Amino acid sequence: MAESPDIDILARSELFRGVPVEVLRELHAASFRRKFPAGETVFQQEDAVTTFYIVVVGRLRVTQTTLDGQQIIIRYLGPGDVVGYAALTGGAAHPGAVTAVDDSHLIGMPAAILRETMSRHSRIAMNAVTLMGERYQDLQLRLRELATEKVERRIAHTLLRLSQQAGRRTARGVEIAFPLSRQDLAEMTGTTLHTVSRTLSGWEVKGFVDSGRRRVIIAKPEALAEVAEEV
Amino acid sequence: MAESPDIDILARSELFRGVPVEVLRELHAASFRRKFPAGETVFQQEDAVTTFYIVVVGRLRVTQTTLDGQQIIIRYLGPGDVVGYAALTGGAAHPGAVTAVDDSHLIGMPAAILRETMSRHSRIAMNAVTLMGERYQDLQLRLRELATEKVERRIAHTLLRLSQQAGRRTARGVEIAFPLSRQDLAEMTGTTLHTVSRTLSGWEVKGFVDSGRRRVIIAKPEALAEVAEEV
DNA sequence: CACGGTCTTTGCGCCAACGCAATTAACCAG
DNA sequence: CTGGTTAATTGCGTTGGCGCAAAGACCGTG
Repeated sequence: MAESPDIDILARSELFRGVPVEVLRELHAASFRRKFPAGETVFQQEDAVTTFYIVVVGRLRVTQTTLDGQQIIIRYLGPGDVVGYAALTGGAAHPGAVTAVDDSHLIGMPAAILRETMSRHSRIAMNAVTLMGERYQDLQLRLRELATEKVERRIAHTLLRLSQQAGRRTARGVEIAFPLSRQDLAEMTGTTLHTVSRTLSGWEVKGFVDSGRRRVIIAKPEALAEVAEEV
Repeated sequence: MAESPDIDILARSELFRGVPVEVLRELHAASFRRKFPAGETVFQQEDAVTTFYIVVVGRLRVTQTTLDGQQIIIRYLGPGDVVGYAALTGGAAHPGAVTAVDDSHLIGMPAAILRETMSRHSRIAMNAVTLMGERYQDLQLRLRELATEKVERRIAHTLLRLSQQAGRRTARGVEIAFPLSRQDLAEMTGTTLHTVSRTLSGWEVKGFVDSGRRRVIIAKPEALAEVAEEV
């Protein structure tokens, strides 16, 4: 109880849920804190996997870039999330880049120590399997959306999903609580910033959303849900 | 060595690699064999997770279907692959359906026993994490392709990938060793069977491929690779 | 070997979304 | 307050790929 606050944070993360305190203490002893101001990069695509992080506060973006510079956003990470899942799977290089989009605090530790601890305490490994399963399902869903839905619906789905994981109630509706540009939305939905801009403008007129520079407020979630689900 | 052949098969699968023989024997005791003729379904989407399988021989297709009947193919499974990863992650329902596309033999066992054994032997859990990580990366790649590439390149990439995992050298080129219709390719690449048909016809003329009813032979893999990579 | 079902091919018209370009708006630093 | 930078909007022409439809090829079966 009167434990270091970092141990509490670890204990509440999905990866370390249900893990005995003494094991957490052990991990904590090897860990450190690190701040990443908005815009700073945690690691680049193809970087060697040396360190593993858990988000304490803030928001980060995972991207993947092609040889010819095209970029897509794989997902956003928030408090409690694992940063650099390759450290879990034993991968040698990071398959994507991670950048802070808001000032963030992370708890870090050497990847080797995590792997070693995980192999001695199957509860961590079991949690890791569950966690990877959830992320896998997320991607399945997005793949299906991308393959079968038109742009407008994809944007609606994406906004609703973001509002689930980072929504903040305000007087004008649910606000996505981190900077989110048209370009970002385009990279999440497989379209261009132009099309996103046009779509949001359309919704703005209808009063569904209230958006500005790197900011989106969903005024009528129900209306957006209807766009997302209509046949 | 003079072990049951099924134990050998388990030992060679990615999930059970490096697991002590006595553990495999234990699992084997709870397992059974089952045949699925081509076309038969192993489980449906949303089915409760009760049984877990490893492919011995054959080929199966994992699909996901939307409410309005749109379908996409998530992946194909072959010898050594895990069928029903939800049994690993502890999921309650299968997120996709699995159907045999060729006559297949599977080794099955109760999901609960697998989970229990996995939690006692972290090597299995570690393997499961690695395995899920690989599948996750596959999806990341496909998501990126779908989001950034034109149809022709996506089809080329898909065929090349299929030839990696199920290619068979023949006099006329590398043949995809299981029935694969235009519709199937469309569901893998997020397009329509019409567009796939037109694309293959085009390649046929150029001599890149040699395709027929539910059959594709890649005559010039290098040419296809060029289509896939050209800027 | 003829029949019905399942795939595949191909023509044609159409439109959602892209790509380009130019303008306007918002933010920041000094 | 000003100048510079980054983000957003919007108009316009183009087009890749969809959707529909009809015909042809292939296959298993009785």
